[in-house]
Amino acid sequence: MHTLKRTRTRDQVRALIRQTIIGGELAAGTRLDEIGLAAKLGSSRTPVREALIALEEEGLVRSRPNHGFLVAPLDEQLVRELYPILAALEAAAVELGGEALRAQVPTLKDINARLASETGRAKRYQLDRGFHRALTAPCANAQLLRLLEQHWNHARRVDGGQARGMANHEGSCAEHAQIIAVIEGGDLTRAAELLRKHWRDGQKVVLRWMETGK
Amino acid sequence: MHTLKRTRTRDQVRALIRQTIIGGELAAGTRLDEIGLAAKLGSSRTPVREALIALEEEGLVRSRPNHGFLVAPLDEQLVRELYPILAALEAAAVELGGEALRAQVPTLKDINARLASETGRAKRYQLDRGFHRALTAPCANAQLLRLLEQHWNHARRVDGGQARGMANHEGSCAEHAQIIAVIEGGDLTRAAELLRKHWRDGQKVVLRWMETGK
DNA sequence: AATTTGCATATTGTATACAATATGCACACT
DNA sequence: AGTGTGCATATTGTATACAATATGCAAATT
Repeated sequence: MHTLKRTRTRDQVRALIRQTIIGGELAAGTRLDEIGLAAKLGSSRTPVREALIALEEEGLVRSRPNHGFLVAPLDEQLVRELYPILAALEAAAVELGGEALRAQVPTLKDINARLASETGRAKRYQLDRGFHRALTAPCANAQLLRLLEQHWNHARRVDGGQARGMANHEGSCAEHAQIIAVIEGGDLTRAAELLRKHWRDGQKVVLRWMETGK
Repeated sequence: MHTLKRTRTRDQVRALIRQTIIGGELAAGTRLDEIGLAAKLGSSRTPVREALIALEEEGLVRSRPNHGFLVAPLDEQLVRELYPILAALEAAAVELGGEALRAQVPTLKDINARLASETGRAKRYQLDRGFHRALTAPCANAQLLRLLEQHWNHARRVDGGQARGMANHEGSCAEHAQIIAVIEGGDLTRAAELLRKHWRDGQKVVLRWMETGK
């Protein structure tokens, strides 16, 4: 019996490119040259191409026939479309959380406390994502959680760890605290409502930042 | 200037396999042999393989390293996970529809009337899908609509045009009518709520059908 | 000078070749 | 007979080859 699962280079390449795009090292619109990537990664074109096809479905990459791949653009339309989706999915996850979500309250409080006192950009982002993971994990809907991870990635690209984490830090933490309190009280419907508002606020911050630069 | 966009065989292969799976011609769990498919479709393995990779992201196909692809299984867990996602996404689309959704009321009434008097299985399915398309199109969120199309496809696989279309036809149409009335009245929040219930009911019908066979 | 045309180059799309792994059956063994 | 082993075959994973298309620059034309 082999518990050691073999790993496809296509999957490794995919994870690598994904992280590079999400991390912002590859700017939106950058051309993704198969030959160049293959050379840089020490593989042939095939796994690179396959990874790019998967990443396109994930929304991080786009392609035009005979023109190849490029990093998916980040424009206002994406922001307008993305946040309502996140709001809907995460609100649903919270409502499905049930009693298991109430059990998360201590964890949520802990994460939010650390987030409130954190000043580093990257750390804040990690804690914020941890908060939302803790909020949604109890729903036990693997498909939903997968969609959420994907869309959190898009959100991360959009605000680059800047807007939500820095521009409205206290406000965001306050909203988190409010959500926690409502969950503790057992009103998941209300918690979902507040969460939708949380994402609407996040969208506002990002849009303002995109338009005015601050 | 060329308005004629070239078509990749990978995209054609993908669309073909997708339809075959959704239509139920390829049963869940069926092995998808690259060489066999390529031969049947008159291409080489490469476009087939690329199509399968994309379809895996779409959720219609699964793969295990060194074991190849198979049609994604249909089990109770999928049903339990899928319907809440559909409910959340579609409810969000309705709430985002705004005034444009009210303008759809005549169309919705027309579709629902035809659906109510239709007896054919396939026709019913098409009309039902048209109803939900008309309900969500006004939201003008391309990403959201894309997700909805994908998940409607999964739902189609799950009930095979059987459960929702046949087992609870009058009930379903009545719920549609109720939703239309509430939209006409302008209360989109309530409409979204009813729609979530509509999908919960749909889930119940499918689960009962899966367990008891009727 | 600006624009267009044509060619050389580069890149994508598909097919095939090769390597690594899995599958299945025949045979040996208990 | 049942179980396990080993080899032949088949299939996946990756690399490369070839064909079709796009790109970019230089020269010619207005």
